[in-house]
Amino acid sequence: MGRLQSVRKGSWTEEEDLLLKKCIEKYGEGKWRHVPARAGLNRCRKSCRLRWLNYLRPNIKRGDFAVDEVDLIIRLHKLLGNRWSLIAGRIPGRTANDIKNFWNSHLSKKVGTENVSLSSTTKPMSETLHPSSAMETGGAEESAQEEGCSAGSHPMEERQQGEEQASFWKRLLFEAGQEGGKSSVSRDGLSSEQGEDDLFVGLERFLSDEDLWTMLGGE
DNA sequence: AAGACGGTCAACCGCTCCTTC
DNA sequence: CGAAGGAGCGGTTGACCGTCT
Repeated sequence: MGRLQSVRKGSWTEEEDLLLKKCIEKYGEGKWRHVPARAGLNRCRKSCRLRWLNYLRPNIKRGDFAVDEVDLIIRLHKLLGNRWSLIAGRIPGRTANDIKNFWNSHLSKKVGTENVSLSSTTKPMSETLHPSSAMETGGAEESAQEEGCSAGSHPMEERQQGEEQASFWKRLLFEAGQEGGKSSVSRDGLSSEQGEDDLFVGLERFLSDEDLWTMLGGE
């Protein structure tokens, strides 16, 4: 105790935003532990990170969600549950917090009334859920080359990660297909009846982000 | 015109997972 | 192999704004 440096809380001022922005521009994302000191901010690292991620980061889309974005969110939520960061990773320019807020204030009611099978969302807790959260959090769309991208980025490891990722999604989709039964995934020809091969094909498209929309049944 | 109520958004807190030593 | 520290995520809360009575 004793030397609690009374870290500032509450809303951010323009000045603080500017300091943080300059700091990130200079040192890059990551290493949040050092950011407050580097930026000369009297904020905790969490606060800095959140502010950057949700507000200051370039390419952040603000304002209303487009119809297709909403649809995508609903589908992804059906598939992933409350994994906001994963969902955000699939919607360029949107942050997990944004999506979460939007869901809680708009969609939860809407979807809740339209179909109540939301509770059956898959939650692969025990799985190694690291389909690189870093990547999912939007890093994929942007400069995923942030220095602190969990260090290990050797080609070999990447491949291995990719495989793990694949099995993760594979499983996820499989479970979703089974549990939900009527989930949009299975609707698009990826039903569990088709076997894992087909599933895998869909999965690869999912991972490559090419036709996610199609895969989710958006045509 | 004033007050009450509801909705939205930004930020904080605690927990869990991952990485490093 | 186990422990400690750091980073990230999801849930929750509080403040602000707009609408209705």
